[in-house]
Amino acid sequence: MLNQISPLDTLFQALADPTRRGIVERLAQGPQAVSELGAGLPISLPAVMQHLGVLQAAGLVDSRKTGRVRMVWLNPAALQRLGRWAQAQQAMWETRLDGLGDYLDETDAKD
Amino acid sequence: MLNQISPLDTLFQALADPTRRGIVERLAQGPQAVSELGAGLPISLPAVMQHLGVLQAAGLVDSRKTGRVRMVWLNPAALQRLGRWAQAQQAMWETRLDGLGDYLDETDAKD
DNA sequence: TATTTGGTTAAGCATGCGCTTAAGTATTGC
DNA sequence: GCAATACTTAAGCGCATGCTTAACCAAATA
Repeated sequence: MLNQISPLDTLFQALADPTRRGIVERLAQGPQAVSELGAGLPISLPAVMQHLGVLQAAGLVDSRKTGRVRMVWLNPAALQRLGRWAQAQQAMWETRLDGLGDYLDETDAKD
Repeated sequence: MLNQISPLDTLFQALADPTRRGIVERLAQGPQAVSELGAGLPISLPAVMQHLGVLQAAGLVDSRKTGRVRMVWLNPAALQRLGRWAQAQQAMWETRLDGLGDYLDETDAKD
């Protein structure tokens, strides 16, 4: 597949799943226990754990266990990296946009 | 999987693949023809086409065919949506950060 | 008109991923 | 101590995904 893993890679892959994105959105409201998190999802607890593992590997969440309860919370730094990447591509593109306008004017083939 | 497809969903899924992210980064420099794009990648042309299909479905790229050459370019609006989402989660989290500090102080179990 | 070039479609394969159930392991409460 | 609670680990299953090769088609070139 050509899959050399980069930090950004695990990040995007983690957020590609809607369930995991839902967990992130949930955690954006504040820390939650694993079971608390699972109670809001239509999947088994082991599945929740697996998702949390992916999110943690991507640096998107952190957790700490106290007694028998594991608390999970968001790590905003990862989201920042994501935003920065998107913005960088956008910025790069904006500086080249002029050429495209010319190209579009010269042509009219649709597809 | 719980996969109700949302616009954001196809977007993240498209960017989860490093080859596709590479294509996006390439296109951020300016429009390119399909074969031109493919020449820089260690995969077959059909594979490139498939990636472009995913990117287009996600709204990340647009293309137009002129003669027998298809030109492909970036659509920055999709990247903007991505950045906005990341920022929204971040912002939401920042407003709740205080609670976490308290929690961390009260505990010290590591894991 | 014949050939090359640039792209497209189709089929099939191998791997990865998300999910499940079943079976643990620590804490906590009675 | 015994049971309930809150995870955790392990194994396995089915579908999605990225890739390939083998045609095929249409535009440009000789």
